[in-house]
Amino acid sequence: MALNPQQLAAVKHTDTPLLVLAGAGSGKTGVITEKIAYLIEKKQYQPRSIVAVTFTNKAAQEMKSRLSKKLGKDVVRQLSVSTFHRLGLNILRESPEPAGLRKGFTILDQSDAISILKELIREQNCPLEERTAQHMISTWKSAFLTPEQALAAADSDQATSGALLFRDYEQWLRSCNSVDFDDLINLPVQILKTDPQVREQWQGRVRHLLVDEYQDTNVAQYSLMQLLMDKFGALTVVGDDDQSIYSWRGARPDGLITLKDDYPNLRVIKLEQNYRSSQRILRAANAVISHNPHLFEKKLWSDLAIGDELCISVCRHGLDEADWVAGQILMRQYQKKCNFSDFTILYRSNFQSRHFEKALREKNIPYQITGGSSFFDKAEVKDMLAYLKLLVNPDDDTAFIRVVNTPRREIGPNTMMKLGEYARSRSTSLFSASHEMGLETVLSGKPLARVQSFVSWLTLQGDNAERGDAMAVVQGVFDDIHYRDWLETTADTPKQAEKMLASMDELLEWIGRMMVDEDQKDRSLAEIVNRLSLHDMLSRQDDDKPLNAVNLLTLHAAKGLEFPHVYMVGMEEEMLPHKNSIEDEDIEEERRLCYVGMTRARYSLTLTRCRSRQRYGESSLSEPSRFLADLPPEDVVTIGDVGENNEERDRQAGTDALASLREMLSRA
DNA sequence: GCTGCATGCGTTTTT
DNA sequence: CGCATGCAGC
Repeated sequence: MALNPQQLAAVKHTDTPLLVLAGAGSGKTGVITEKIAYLIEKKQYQPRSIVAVTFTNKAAQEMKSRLSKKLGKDVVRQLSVSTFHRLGLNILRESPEPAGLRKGFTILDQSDAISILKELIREQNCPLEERTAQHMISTWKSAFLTPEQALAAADSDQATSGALLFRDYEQWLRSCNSVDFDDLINLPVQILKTDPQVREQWQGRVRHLLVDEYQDTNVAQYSLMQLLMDKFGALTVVGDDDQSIYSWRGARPDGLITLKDDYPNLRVIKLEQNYRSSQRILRAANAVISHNPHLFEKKLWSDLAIGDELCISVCRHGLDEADWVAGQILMRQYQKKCNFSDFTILYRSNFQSRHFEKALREKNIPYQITGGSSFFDKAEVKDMLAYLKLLVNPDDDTAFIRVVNTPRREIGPNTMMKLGEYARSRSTSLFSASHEMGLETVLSGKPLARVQSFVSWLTLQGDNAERGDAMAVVQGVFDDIHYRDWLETTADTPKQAEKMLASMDELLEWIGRMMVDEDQKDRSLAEIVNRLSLHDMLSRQDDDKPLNAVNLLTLHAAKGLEFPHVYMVGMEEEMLPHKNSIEDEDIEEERRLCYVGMTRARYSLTLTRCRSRQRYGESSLSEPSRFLADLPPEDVVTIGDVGENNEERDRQAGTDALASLREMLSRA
């Protein structure tokens, strides 16, 4: 890759802290990649002494894939390129004891945390909503507050209730040998602060730390970063305040400024040349973001071609929008003889993908959805994951409760209540409580026998899992409980049964693929369960042979990526900007989100909006997004905006699609 | 203890 | 509209 002077300076600045203020499309990922290569090849750094951190799995994968091309897979394997959470997990996994954890600890995802809170809220008769409580607790944890401190600082009834929940929640986690996502950052920070041995070990190892999308760092992640590079480490952080879109997760765009206070010798390099987007796209994006205040003055420019006008398509309703976009993609794919993977549909919220999936399926267009955890939300997937978690960590009460009676083992709420109370009185997990002789004081007869039979089965399977051939154990477990039969009987239509079985097979397939790691060695079941918990899977297909499919993803997930042709859909008030942001009068972040979306596009950018939209089944009118009004009129063509009908637009699209169809048939 | 139906509820974004 | 939870009936 040819580097411009600023990029080159950023690559060669290796010994002291460096902040790269990198505008969208200014080649920042390239700089990180080149810099890692430079450190290894020119500066003789050991690959394992370089740690690169990203915020999403997708970004980490992307970076690894680019490094592989540059340095080869053997080198990349030794590098540490991961999300902050994965890095924290690695620290915890090497030294769980100082954090009060044991080997095989469980990672709870958000929905696990919610169900624990739901249970605690019921127990405590607490007036809070689970989601509110979770957000409170997460905020406290990210600020390193203990439940006691939170309670002491509580200045309202709500905060007091929350702090009491927090106390029990933490107790629950510890007694289940479990951590939540916040703990994956917080506990490593605590360990590094308090355990000299672990600190020495990590600080001795890290010689250069690179943080991508630095503007998304929160206080806890920043602490982790500081601790890791405290001794010998040099630091490269790359960020853009205009692309800060995670403030809801505690990210502080002003972290770009406070960095100067913590590192007085910080060098700042700006990257202002955009190598990605056409002039028009860049101009339009700049026009949108110019309404925001800026921390740093920077003017992004490009010497690429002027490019086509941006297209705004006005549709009647959601189905029409999806249909039109799918039709356009089909048409343009044939006209331009390009790949389906050159097209990307971006939206604010995951649920918006539905209509587009349907429209693409109907037209037989291959597509690929990134993120949108719907797969992991499915009951059958959660159940299976709970079984696997239990094999690795039988003290995981959340998983225990989930599957103890799935499939039916005739262990009902009554039995579980008694078992739960007993376990709590002995401050132990449900699993180990089931082994205690004293349990016979609260349970007897058939209920007792059923519980004991379940835990001894679990013990047996867990022992098998530890001994190896994890795949055989996984298969064995689901065969043993006749999980396929259970899914079939529990589904209310044959069609649904089919879907559930398909999910089951998909998960098994994933697990099979994850069984073997990059070194062709067997991964432990624990490692696989961790990865599944972090939704960190290997990419479905080889890097060498990318899937030729239209990309569907949220604006958040698109950050850091680029695509030839982009469709930003649902450009309406209450969608983008989102309803809640309008209510909270916090539009700036939504504007940045819009900016991020627009700057993903290389050659063409199409924005769509609907006149009306089905919300909760009701149809209601939609207003155009305020961001559309900021686009320079000379760079935009609007279609379908004539009165109440789109006949002209559809006629045009229809004839074009027909021409494409003819061509397709003539080739066949 | 389980199944079926009705009602009521809700949708940001990610690890 | 689609899902989850809750209640009534078996």
